[in-house]
Amino acid sequence: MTVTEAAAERLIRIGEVARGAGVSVRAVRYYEQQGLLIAERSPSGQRLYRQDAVPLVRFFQQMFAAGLTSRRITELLPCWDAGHTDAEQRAMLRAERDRIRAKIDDLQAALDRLDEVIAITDTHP
Amino acid sequence: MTVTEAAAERLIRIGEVARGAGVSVRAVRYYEQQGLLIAERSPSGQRLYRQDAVPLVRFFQQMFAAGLTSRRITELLPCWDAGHTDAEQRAMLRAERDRIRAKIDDLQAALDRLDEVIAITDTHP
DNA sequence: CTAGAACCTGACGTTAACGTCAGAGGCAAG
DNA sequence: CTTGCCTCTGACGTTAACGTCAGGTTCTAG
Repeated sequence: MTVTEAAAERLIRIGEVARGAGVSVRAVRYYEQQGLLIAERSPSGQRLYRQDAVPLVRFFQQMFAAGLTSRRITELLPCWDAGHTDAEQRAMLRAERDRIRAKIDDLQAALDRLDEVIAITDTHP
Repeated sequence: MTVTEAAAERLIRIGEVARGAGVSVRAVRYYEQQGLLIAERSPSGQRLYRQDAVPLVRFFQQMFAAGLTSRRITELLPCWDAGHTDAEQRAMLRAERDRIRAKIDDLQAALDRLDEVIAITDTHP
């Protein structure tokens, strides 16, 4: 993408970001407050986003669903958009991965117990 | 187990339940407040539990980790200790199972994205 | 020009499973 | 009897990601 094209990129407002990502407008403002998402401002003060803000917000949702806090996501954002990582960030990445793995195992165990009960209650009407 | 043996079962106090299950004393009191765990009382008012309270509390923890609320657990408890279920309870069991499955999928997707980044940052020191 | 949709900045409310503190009793050992 | 640990009730505090409301400005279609 050239500089000319980047300068010509159509900017979108907060409502379009929210609808595109399937979240509330309030949530998008919250992400900015937490330092996750930076927006330009129109002369009248309205937030203006680049179009890649939509998949970015979707990514935030995915990380939230995985149990990462907004603070942790801000600390790990450089790993994505710059590719730059120091030792501390790599350690955090691995820690989060291990935590998610452990949580998957916990959920699987709970799922097995539920399936067990469901099987029993289905055969004993 | 005979009636005589049941009557002779050694009752334990709240601290032993908590230590045995790996939770805080406060948590055990909370479970009683939410109707999850019923305790006898000593003449002086101290809570007395049967020994199977320990695995029961562990079970609560597992369900909490799977995202069930204490309210939902109380609604589903009869499915375990009585084996009795009505249509509503069976529907709730399936709904929880489906929710947990969906969450496992979400976590797995997030895990894949993290592993991807970890692989990249490891090959680009 | 005007109505209505969309946007703005605060700021308080929500939820669940506990943590924590205060003040007061209870229980076994020496 | 007293020391020290355990237990009691009651009540306020915590956390994260928003929801919701108030009161005001801005954009846009007709």
